[in-house]
Amino acid sequence: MSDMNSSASIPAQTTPPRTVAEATYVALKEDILSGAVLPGRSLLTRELIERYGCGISPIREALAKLVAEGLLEAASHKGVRVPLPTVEDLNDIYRIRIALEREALVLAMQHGDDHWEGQILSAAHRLANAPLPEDPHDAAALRDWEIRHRAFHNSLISAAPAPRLKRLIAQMVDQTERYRALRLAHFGPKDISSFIREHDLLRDAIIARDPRAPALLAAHFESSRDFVQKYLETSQVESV
Amino acid sequence: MSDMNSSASIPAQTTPPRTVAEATYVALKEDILSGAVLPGRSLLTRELIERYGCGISPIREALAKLVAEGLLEAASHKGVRVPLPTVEDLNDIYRIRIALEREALVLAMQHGDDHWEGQILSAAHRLANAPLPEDPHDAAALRDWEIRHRAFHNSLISAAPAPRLKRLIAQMVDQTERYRALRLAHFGPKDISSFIREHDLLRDAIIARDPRAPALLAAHFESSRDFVQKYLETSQVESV
DNA sequence: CATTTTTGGATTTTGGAAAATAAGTGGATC
DNA sequence: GATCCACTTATTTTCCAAAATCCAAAAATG
Repeated sequence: MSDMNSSASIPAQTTPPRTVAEATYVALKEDILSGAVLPGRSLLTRELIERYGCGISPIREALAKLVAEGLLEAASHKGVRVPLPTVEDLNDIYRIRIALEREALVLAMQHGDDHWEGQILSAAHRLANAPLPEDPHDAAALRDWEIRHRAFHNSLISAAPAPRLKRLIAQMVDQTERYRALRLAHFGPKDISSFIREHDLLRDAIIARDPRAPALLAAHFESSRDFVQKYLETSQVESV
Repeated sequence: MSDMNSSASIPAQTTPPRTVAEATYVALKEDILSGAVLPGRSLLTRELIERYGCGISPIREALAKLVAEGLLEAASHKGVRVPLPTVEDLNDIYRIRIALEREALVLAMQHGDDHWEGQILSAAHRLANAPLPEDPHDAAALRDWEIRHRAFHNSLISAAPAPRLKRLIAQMVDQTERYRALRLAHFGPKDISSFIREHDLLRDAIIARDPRAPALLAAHFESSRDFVQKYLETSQVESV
């Protein structure tokens, strides 16, 4: 009982959790992605029970799922913890994401109809209308932009008839989210305009079925990766 | 207590399970891949407890892990089941596997040293020395060949410094294993010689750092996929 | 003094019983 | 005869306490 939807509620349009384990999974995942639980620190079962107001079983189930997704790492009899962000891990994750999204985009461009094109145009419009604010500390505005950014990228591959591929991509998007704070904190006006230009090119190339679109998408992710990498190398580990 | 290693014990060279949940996970996974638990039929907790001789908690943990990996599908409050094999699913899985393995091979060819090349030559030799027997019903021989085949493909990408990528590939290999029976049952002499030729070409191209090697690997998987697809379309669902 | 063994407490892991949900059954009503 | 509802049964999900395991510090040994 008590507040199940304490910190989550970001996509909000998904189906409501039907079990305590599901609700715990969603809440815990959001806490990991938002940085509420620190990397490196091991999660104590006792504290988790208290924090999410449920018994051991749902906690255990949620943890098992997150470990399988790679958002947590587990050592036998030694609990679980959020993996520390490293340059190697960042590259590993982006490499997977790029390979999969490129594949999905090719598929979507083959199968997408005008309804799909409409979704892309709509998402692109909504993204353009919520530009990143001047103040990089306006958390609410940054969060809103992130949601629209995610919706835009999601629309690009939505027409791909490949449920497993899309599920895997969603997992990789979650993984890159772990570096969200690092990315948003250093966004400057130049980066914004550069991103906007890339998004526009991408949108037009995809709708025109330009065969260079997949390469454009890959380049877009690579520049995003490089941006994070630059600040990850300097700041390095900030917690324990 | 009782027989923990009832049906599993195939790779055998991995670290021994340190908890009951791990052992159950390994055993259940092997039973899924070998077809001992039929697709479409839902797994009853009660039977699982009896079959694997443990309590509810380890069973639940193993199931959660397998669901997250995509080897089982779950509906809330309605149990879990092995997904039915379909052409769409086969294509979805192979598409992912091809994209990821190609990426891994590129990496391995960049980073691999002569030790890596030695591993490939060794695995290729062991594969060539265990040709598929004439009799397609010799289960032991087929199984042995499968293990060596898997070891060969594993050696190709072993030099890639990308743990997450390799873990994901391992998952996709498991997924394709679900169609193992279908594949092995229809192997004929022509298919064998064709496969041997492809393996040889692949081995040589990779060690020579031929930039066409990744495309060769992709083509190899595509022909493997097409082979399974041909018989999947005709036989369709064999169980319930 | 360095090294190993023991011990105590903290934590994870496990089994079983209770609660919650879904599915099935039979009978009454229209 | 078909439809709906209360009731029973089957199954999943959850809580909780006992067992197994790990870690670190104290004690013992060489």
